[in-house]
Amino acid sequence: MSQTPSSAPASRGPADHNVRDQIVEAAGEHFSHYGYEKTTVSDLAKAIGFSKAYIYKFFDSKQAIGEAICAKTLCAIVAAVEEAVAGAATPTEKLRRMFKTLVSTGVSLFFNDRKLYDIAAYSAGEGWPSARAYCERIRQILTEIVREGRESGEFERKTPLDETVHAIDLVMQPYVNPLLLQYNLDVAEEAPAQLSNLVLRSLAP
Amino acid sequence: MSQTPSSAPASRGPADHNVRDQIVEAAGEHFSHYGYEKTTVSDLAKAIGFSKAYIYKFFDSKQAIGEAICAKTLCAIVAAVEEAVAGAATPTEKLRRMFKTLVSTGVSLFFNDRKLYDIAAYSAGEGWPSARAYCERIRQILTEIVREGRESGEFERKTPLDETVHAIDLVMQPYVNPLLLQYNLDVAEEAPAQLSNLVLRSLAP
DNA sequence: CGAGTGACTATTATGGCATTTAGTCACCCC
DNA sequence: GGGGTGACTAAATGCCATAATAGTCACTCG
Repeated sequence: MSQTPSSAPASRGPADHNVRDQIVEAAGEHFSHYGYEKTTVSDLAKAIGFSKAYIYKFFDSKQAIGEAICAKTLCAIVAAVEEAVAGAATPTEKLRRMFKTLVSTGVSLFFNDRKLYDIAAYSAGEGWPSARAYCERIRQILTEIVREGRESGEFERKTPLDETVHAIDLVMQPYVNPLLLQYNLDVAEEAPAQLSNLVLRSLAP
Repeated sequence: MSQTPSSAPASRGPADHNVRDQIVEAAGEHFSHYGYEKTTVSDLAKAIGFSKAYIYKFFDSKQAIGEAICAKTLCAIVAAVEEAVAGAATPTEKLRRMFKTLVSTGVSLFFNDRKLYDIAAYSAGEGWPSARAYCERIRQILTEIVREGRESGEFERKTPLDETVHAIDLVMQPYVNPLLLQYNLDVAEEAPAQLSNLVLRSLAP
């Protein structure tokens, strides 16, 4: 609907700087408490004891700050998924845990940190780089699992890898993408198990 | 968000009556041209040459009229699907055509009759009976295909029928439900084929 | 020179008031 | 008596002036 920043990370000044971190921290708290819209850039400035103008030495726009927070939020989901996957023995189990953790973490974010969830959903809707990177990362994890399963002979190898991964990605998308997940909350409890089973059946050698 | 008519069709007076049909016809045209919100009940009354009050002898509310139009729209999709399925020889082919037709009809509605599409999406979001019935019907068609495939030995029979059908239904949902489909337009071209393949692999005996 | 800012503008949100609209009801009249 | 309606109300909606906000820039001061 509005301008789509195709890929620019939209940040300025030194990439690692004390003040930049302060801004991100303050933004994290304010966005989480009051939401993205109700937080003004002046609020953030006041919180860290600088002027609003100084914030713009570090970020291109308010949206850029939003993206930073969004990226942090989505990274937390990825981390949870990675941990769950790492703790599984077989590719089959990895896929199950991946799907389950993805959904439960997302749902939990929805109910426990709704304001941050809304930013993530908005970000997904607008195709912000943070959301794109997240989807891309999920897909990578999925690819790794499928590859491993193929190598160990647990999964079939006839279908081209790309095609397999892409199809599973399409199946997961409604639960990965925060914009879509919120419309699927009513089946979020059962979907991971049901769909994991279906996907695993399709992966049988 | 608002009141959810759990199952009442919300209509009054004689079920088949000339004037009722006139109302539905006028509503179809007006909603399609100007949209649901921009059409007033008085507009419809004027269009058929009666007073607004008389309309309420046939419909409980404006929403009830919306539901009638919505049901008509969704029935057209179902009809297209049924026709496509009927023209296929094998259950495999039926499933492919079902998915493909479902998506292409939905997408076509989105681009060619956006105003009616919006009503359908809203209806799905609010859980109107018309939308529920539509989803239920799609599920029935799917069940029939899977059952037939099992009987002919084309599909596996180990997994409980309900479970199989439910899982496939979950896969299709993002493309069946107008509320969700509009967020998946970017993959609507490829998804039916990719997902049909995945589902069929999962159905292999 | 570079960390930091007040003062400014163009755009966007807000809030309160006038208008519309959904829905009802008593009533008409063929 | 049943097909049909004008007049009415409460709630929703649109509208517009006003206030708030994102973002910039020339500037200061150490």
